[in-house]
Amino acid sequence: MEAVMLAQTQTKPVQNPAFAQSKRFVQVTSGLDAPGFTMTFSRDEEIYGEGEEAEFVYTVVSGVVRTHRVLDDGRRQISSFHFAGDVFGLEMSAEHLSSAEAVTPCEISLVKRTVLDRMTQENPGCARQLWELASRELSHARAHLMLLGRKTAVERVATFLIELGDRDEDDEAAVKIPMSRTDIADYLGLTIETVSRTLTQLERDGAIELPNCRQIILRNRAALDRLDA
Amino acid sequence: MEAVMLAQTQTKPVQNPAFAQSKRFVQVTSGLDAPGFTMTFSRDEEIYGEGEEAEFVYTVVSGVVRTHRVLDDGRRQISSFHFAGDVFGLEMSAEHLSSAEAVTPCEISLVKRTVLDRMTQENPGCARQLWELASRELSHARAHLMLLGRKTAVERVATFLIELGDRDEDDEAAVKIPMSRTDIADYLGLTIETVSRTLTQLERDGAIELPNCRQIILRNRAALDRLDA
DNA sequence: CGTGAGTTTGACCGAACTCAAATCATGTGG
DNA sequence: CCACATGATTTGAGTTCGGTCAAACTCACG
Repeated sequence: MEAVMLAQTQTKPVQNPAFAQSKRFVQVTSGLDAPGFTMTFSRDEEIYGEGEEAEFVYTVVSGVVRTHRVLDDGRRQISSFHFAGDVFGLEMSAEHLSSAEAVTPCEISLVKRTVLDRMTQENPGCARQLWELASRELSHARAHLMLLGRKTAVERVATFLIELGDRDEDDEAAVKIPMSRTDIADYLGLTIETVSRTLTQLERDGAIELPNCRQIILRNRAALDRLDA
Repeated sequence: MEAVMLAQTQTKPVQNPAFAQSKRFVQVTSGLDAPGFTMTFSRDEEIYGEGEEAEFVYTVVSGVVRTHRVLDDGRRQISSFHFAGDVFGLEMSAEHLSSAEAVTPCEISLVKRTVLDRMTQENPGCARQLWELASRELSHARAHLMLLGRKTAVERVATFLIELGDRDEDDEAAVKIPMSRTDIADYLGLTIETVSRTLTQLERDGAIELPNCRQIILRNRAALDRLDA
């Protein structure tokens, strides 16, 4: 779905001859429409670390990825979760400014930054697309700032559930929760206990239902929207 | 200082003939090296509002600007302060996703987005520069996420003071605080009372000195760095 | 001077955190 | 297929940091 959006915003299908030529040699084409290859990562495996050289740009083919930063004493803040089609790890700086790990087993497509750099020089639309990606992330980060700085625990959890629900492609009654309570807590700037308590509170209030801890039914979407503020 | 960095990252001084020609007609050239004009804003005046059409891109010539979002009930989160040389209001979307206001009286340079769009098509380096700007903002937002999600009040205030100190060009002993306590609070996700109390606590601890509320002397920079985590 | 906005300080409160125990889930070997 | 072990989640009890409400203070400006 994100991949579709990217394709739409792409000015033209990239007529770099080197690209067309290499197409048959690469294992896969990423959401970036650039030659690359794929890798698989198992649960909790590191994809790249903060401070490492930003050699590649990544696209989620399947699975879920988290990007985060940690303080010396272990406090962790997850800045975002990335789902199928999402691009991540795209940095302007030479080094990655956050770490990325697999939340679930996942398949990731990698594109060399040098390849991307060359493409941007030849195709102005490509540079624009990169700008668009950075922009989208910035927009998400801004929304997240409001959540972390000003929202209460219930509001944070409600916002999170709506966000997840919107991304869940197969819109069954139940939203699948791919990440642990710890991940949710570190994303929302709360503790696992508060996340858990808030979820059961929302269940008592009839807003959601918790068949098991990895599946949530949004029973009263309006109530959640009200909390989303 | 930010303007200098922009100039450095610029591939070439833009040889768009329309630009060279129009140069003498415009009142000023912004940090974006594009034809534009300047406007002045008085204290607390709105520069643009959330949801308004993003017709211009802005550069601070002098003064300080804040960008923020508000919830229906008035809770406000300031995402960043912009100082001389900083570009702001650069959106990918058709509308601004936050509001911008003058913290102090300021002089702002405006460039039409359509002009910028044309330039990016003709000059790949320009698109890259825009990407770089978005990237820089993203990087700041990420750091701010960690602050809002995981840091204590003292840590937030210490981080803020260091940030301000680093930006204050004339490095006198005293850091000038251009914004009100309310602005600081809404930037750090705290209340004005907590900001105030934390500052006096830091003073008692000998880390800083408060000659008056708009001027702070960093007496023990190491202690602040330790808190910056 | 007097006024009023902005800031500081104080007393109290409460939402979220901490520590700890109970419960649930998941995978493993018998 | 079940019993157990291990980790994840939930629940409980008590604490704390930062918020709220209110009063005092500062200072710039008329």
